[in-house]
Amino acid sequence: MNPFYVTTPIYYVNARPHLGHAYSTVVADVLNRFHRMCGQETYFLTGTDEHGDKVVRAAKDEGLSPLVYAEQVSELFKTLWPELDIEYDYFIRTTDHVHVKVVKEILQKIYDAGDIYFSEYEGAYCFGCERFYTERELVDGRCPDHNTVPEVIRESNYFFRMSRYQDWLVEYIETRPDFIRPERYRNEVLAFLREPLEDLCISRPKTRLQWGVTLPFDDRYVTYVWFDALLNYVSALGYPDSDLFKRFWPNVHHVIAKDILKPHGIYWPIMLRAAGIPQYRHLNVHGYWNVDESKMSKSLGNVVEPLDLKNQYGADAFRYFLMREMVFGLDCNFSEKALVQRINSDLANDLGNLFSRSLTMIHRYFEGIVPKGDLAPESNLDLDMKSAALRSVRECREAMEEFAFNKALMAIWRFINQTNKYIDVTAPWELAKRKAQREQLQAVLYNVMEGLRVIAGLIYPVMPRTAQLMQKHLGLPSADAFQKFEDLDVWGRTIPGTKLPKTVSLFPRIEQDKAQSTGHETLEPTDEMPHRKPEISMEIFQRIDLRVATVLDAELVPRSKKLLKLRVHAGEEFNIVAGLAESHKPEDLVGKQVVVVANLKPAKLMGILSHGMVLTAANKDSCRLITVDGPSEPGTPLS
RNA sequence: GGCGGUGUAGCUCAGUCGGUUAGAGCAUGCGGCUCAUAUCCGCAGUGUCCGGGGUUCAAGUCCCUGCACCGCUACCA
Repeated sequence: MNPFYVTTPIYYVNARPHLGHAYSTVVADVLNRFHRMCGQETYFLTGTDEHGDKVVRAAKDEGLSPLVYAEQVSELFKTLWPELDIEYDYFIRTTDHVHVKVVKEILQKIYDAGDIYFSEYEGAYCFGCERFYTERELVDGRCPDHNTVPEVIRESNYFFRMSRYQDWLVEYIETRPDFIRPERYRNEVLAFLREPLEDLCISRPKTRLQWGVTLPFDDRYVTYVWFDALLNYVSALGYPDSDLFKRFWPNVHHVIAKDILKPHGIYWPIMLRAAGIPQYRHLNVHGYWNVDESKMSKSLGNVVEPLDLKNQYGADAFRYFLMREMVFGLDCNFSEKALVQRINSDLANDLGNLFSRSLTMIHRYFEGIVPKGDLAPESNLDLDMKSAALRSVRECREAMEEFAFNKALMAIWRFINQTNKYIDVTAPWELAKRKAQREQLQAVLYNVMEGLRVIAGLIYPVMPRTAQLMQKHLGLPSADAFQKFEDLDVWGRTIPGTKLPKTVSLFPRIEQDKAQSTGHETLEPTDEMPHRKPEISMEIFQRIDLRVATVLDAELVPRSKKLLKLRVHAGEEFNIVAGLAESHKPEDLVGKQVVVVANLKPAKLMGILSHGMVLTAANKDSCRLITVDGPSEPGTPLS
C-alpha cells in the first residue's frame, strides 16, 4: 500500500562524515520510520560516491589506490549510521558492479536516442592542475595555482544535450508546486533556468582520468561526476526490470542539502526524461548547519564530529536536537550549549521527569500493576486528555508530512506539558490518601499511562531507542504495538493488570558548567566590535606565512578605483595588488615596510596577478598599514 | 559593486490574505505543589517589529530608500 522510497545523497568520499551528512541521513531515517508507522512499505537508500578526480588525489596523498582509499572512507559512513540508529535498507557504492552496469546501460540508451554528442574544443590546460581553465579563471594569462602559462590543447568530449529540455523542465516545475520544496529552492531552480542552459560535458578522456565508469560507446573515455552519481537512485533498486524498482521508484523522495540543488533540480530530471524513466516525486532541500556562528568547514578546524556527539550525549538526544532545532530548508546554528539546553529542558525535565513521576506513582500506589481505566464520570479532565492526545497525533502527522519536523516535535511537547499539568491538577498523591477515591486514582493514572503510550509512539521516528524503552516500561506488548499510527488514534489501548518492570531514568540531566567551561572567558562583543571568529589551532595559524616586506615600487592600476600594484621584497620579490588607492598615494608607499601574507593563493585582479596581501587596519573611515616599529630585514617572519 | 536572502523580547525564532491589545520556547523574577531527575504547575513582565519615507480607514506584513549581517558573484585580497 502506497510504497515510500527515501534517499540521501551518496556522500563523496574525499572527506570524513560531518554534521551535515548526519542531518541528511537522520532526516531520511525519521521519514522512513514515520512512513512505516503509517503502514506504508518503505525503502531507504544511502551510500557513497567514489569516482572522480578528487578521490584520486586524496588517495595519492594517503599513498593508497583509489579503490582502497574509497573503501576506507565508505566504511566510515557505513559504520557511522548504525551508531546513530539509522536503519537503511541498502548502502550503494558507485564502484558496485551492478551500479556501473546500469550507468553504462543508461548512457547507451541516451546516446542511441541522440542526446549525447561528440565535440572537439580547444582550451587552456594546466598540466599541474590536470584541468582546463576558462579565460575568466586565468590570472594574467597564467594558472592561478601554479603561476604557469597553460598550454592550449585540443580535446574531444561527449556532451549531454540538456539545452533541448530546458523549456520542458521549466514547464514541468511550474506546473508542479511541490516537485522541489521548500518553495525557495524551487524558485532558485527556476531562476537558474531563466538563463539559457548549456549542454553538460559528461566525459573525461582516460589520458586525464581513469577512475570512473568507461563510456559504453567509446572506451577511451570515462563518465564524469553527475551522470555516474545521480543514477545511483535507480541502480540501487535494480533498474530497469526488478520488482523493487517498479514498486518504489515512482514514490521516491530525495533528501539533499542546498549545495547540490543544481544537479538534482536540473540535470537529474532531464537525465530521467532523456532516459525515458518516470520523474522522481519530490526533491526535498535542506540548509546548512553553522557551527558556533560560522560555517562549518574543515579548514576552520571546527568540524563537529557526529560520532563524538553521539558518544557524549546519546543517539536519541542528538537526533532530537537535529530535528527540533532546524527548520527544514533553512540554515541553523549548532552549539553544544544549545544541545545541552535542549536535553535538560525538553528531554530531562519535561519528558524524562513526566515518565519518572508517573511510573513512580504506579509502583507506589498499585505495586507496579497497571490500574483499570474506568473513567471517573465526574472528572471532565479525562476527556481533555483524550482530545489533547488525538490532537497531538493529528498535528504531529500533518507536520511530518510537510517536513516540518520541528513543528511535529512542538506538537508532541505541547501534549507532554498538558500531561504534566493533568497530573498537577488531578493531584494523584491527594487521591491516594483517601480510600474512597481509589477509583479516581486508578482512572487518573490510567489516563497518564495512555498519554505516555501516545507520546512514546509519536517520538518513535525521531527517538526510536527512547520510544522502545518507554514502551517496555509501560508494559506494552513489544515491537509493533506503538509503531502504528492507527493505534495512536485510539484511546484506551493500555491493558490493565499488566505488571510493570522497575522504573528507569530516561535522560539524566547534564551539568551545565561541564559543557560550558572551555577554559576561556568570552568577551562581550560591542556594537563597534565584530564578533570573534571561531577558534583555530596553533597549527592552522602557523600555516599563514606572515612576513615583513619592503615596498620597492607602487603604481596605480589603470581604470581601477582603488587598486595599487605593488612590487615588494619579502625575502623574495613578487607583486601584490592591493586596494589602497583611496587611502594611500603610490609615492608614499615606496620604501615603506609593511606586513604581508606571502603564501596566499595568487589571484587575478584587473588582469594582474597578485601573490599576496598587505595587512591593514581598515574600517569604513580609515585604512592604516600594519608596519614594524623599526627597520627589519625584508622577509623576516612574524610569530 | 551586482544579484538573492535575512533583520521581531536578554537568547533562538513563529507571525497566514494588510485587520482587535505583536506571540512561543529558553533564560529572568515571584507564587504554588511535593508524585517526580532541584523536577512540575501558575503568574509576571520587558519590544524603536533595523532606521527613514510612502500607500491605506488600518502596515511587523505592501512600495521606495538607507544601514547591518549571510550566500553567490565581481575590479575585496
